[in-house]
Amino acid sequence: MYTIKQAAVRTGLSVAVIRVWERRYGVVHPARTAAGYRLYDDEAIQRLAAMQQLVADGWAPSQAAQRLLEPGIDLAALPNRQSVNPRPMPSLSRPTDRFGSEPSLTSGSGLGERDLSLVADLVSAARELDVPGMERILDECFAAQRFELAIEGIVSPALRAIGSSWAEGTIDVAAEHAASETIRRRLARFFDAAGVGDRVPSVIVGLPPGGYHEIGAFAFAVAGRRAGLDVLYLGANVPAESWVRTVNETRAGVVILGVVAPADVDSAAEVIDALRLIDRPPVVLIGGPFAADAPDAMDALRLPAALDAAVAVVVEILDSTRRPTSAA
Amino acid sequence: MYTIKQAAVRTGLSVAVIRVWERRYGVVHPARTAAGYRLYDDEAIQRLAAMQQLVADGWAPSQAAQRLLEPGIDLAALPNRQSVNPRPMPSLSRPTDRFGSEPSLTSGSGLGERDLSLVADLVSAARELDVPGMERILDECFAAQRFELAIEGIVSPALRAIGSSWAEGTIDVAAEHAASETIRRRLARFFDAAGVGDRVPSVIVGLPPGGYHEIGAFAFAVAGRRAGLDVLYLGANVPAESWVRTVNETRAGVVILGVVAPADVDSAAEVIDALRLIDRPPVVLIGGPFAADAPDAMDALRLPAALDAAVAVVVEILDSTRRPTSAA
DNA sequence: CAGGGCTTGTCAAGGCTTTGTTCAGTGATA
DNA sequence: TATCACTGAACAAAGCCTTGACAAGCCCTG
Repeated sequence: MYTIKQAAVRTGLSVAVIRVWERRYGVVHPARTAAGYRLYDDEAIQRLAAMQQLVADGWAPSQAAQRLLEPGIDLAALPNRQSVNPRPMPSLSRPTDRFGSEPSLTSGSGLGERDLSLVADLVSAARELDVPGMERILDECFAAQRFELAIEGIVSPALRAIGSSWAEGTIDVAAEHAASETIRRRLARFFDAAGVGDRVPSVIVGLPPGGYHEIGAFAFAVAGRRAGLDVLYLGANVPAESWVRTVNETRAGVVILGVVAPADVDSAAEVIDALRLIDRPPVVLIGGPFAADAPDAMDALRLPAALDAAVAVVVEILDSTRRPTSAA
Repeated sequence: MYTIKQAAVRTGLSVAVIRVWERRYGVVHPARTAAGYRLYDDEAIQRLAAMQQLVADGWAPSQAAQRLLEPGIDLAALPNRQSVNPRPMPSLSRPTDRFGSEPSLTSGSGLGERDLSLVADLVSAARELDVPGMERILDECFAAQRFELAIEGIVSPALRAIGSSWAEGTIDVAAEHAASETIRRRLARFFDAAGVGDRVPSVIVGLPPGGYHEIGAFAFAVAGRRAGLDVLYLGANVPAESWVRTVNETRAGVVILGVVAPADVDSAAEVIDALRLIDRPPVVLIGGPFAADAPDAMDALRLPAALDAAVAVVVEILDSTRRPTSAA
């Protein structure tokens, strides 16, 4: 049994609102202690959350309450709104040209001497669990060149080298983890530094259900932000329904799925199918090492492997959908 | 059998609170010496810890006590289960209710209005996928107080509330992910800012094999660093052999395992067993919501729930092992 | 387009309750 | 002797309760 304050925290409502909803609409009838304190059970919390959801969906509170008070209402069915307000929008003209489908995040060719030695340094620092050393090397990488180039030229190759060493058993899992963590932290720094304003996200980046290796997707999210895009980063393993709900709520125009493992191809397809059914479907792009494995039939564009190019593609798509003049 | 002082040290409660909880709620009935001194057994300590956990989770003390006094309560099963643990379960869109269900705030001793409203704000920003909003709230949190306090007072309760909202289906997985990501990024910032020198790590923090929810462990790593410890953070899902290898290579004196889900208890045990066989075995500590579930036989100390206290314990252990006067 | 009425979130006043802490005085322990 | 414990009482701060009022927003009507 929760006190009213806990109920407030859990629902995000204010204490006053909870009380007034009870007083005016009787949406909940919390038990009382001997001293008269309200005590909410789980069902009460759920009712409040449902009411809140209805109100957020545009129902007048009185109406929402009336709906909730109908007998035999299925509480569990309510709070998850699927499609929200069907706001009419300019037709989405989808660019049809295919972008080159490169193998992977990074080319892997044309690295300079210096870059190569930095990659090697990074790998050996990782192998020795030398996090401060890695930090120093990363400092050097990012000091010498733009984020995007450092990622493609050094960090990403190093990660790949570490990954395959791990597969061969020549590097320990712990070292691989520590390296990923360190790099992830560095990316987070850039993500924060690139902070854009308060606008509603127009691009959503994440991995399909079951997808777990998110560093590439995160790097892309950072690059997008740096280019001024309003990126919402969801991270690993996002179920299809969540993609749908998120797109519906944010009305984002572009969705980017990381396809980082063989299994991600199918789960990405599942997400794409689900997203196609939305009334205003977003443009879906896939990127990552296994994006090339996606069947051509799949209704998604493939991102170029190079970060800069990939970001450019997204920018262009957003531009063209924003002014619905003519695309492609 | 412990005196009240020892019980206080063990639980992190104050002596006065232990007495008053006994008097007012009857949560424990310690045996007495002939002279009337209280003597607590392990079960009593566990009850106190459970009560403390419930209160930290936001239950009003009276409610927490009532739960503890229900007949047939399983002590070991209690203090956990707020499960920030979104085990995706992709097909079932959402477990209907009938889940335990925990509240969320950390009252401890007097969470201000302000903190509580920040928790609520954080939760509702998360619910609305409003990452910039979350960032703003986090700014406020960390501006107003020390990192450790902000984590315990606001961030951690908010995460817990979001986790259980997820379990109830009143918040979307995507929102939960976006929130975790945002908080994780924030922690990374502090991790970087606390950068210690180049010394070899003396403390290794990570999750046992199969363990996935790392935010708590990461927060501890940050706190440790801030306290000047040389922490190596390994992250989630580290196999036992890797733990062994890492300890052997770094000769770290302390290993900290996050026990964040029921399954982590067993896998932590596995790691501990493996570490015991090293020629110079480290001190192993376990922390996290399910650490209390670990059998007493387990060869590991339990960290106090409070960040500051936990760090203090580690510092003390390092001090005492560095000058090998006497070991516990 | 103005004005009246209704809806709805917020706030304040005044008064209990809950809860962690403190104090005084006394006895036990090492 | 200094520290630790015990009891009971007393507090202060924070929670919570109810009632009533109010301002902003919305809708309808004239």
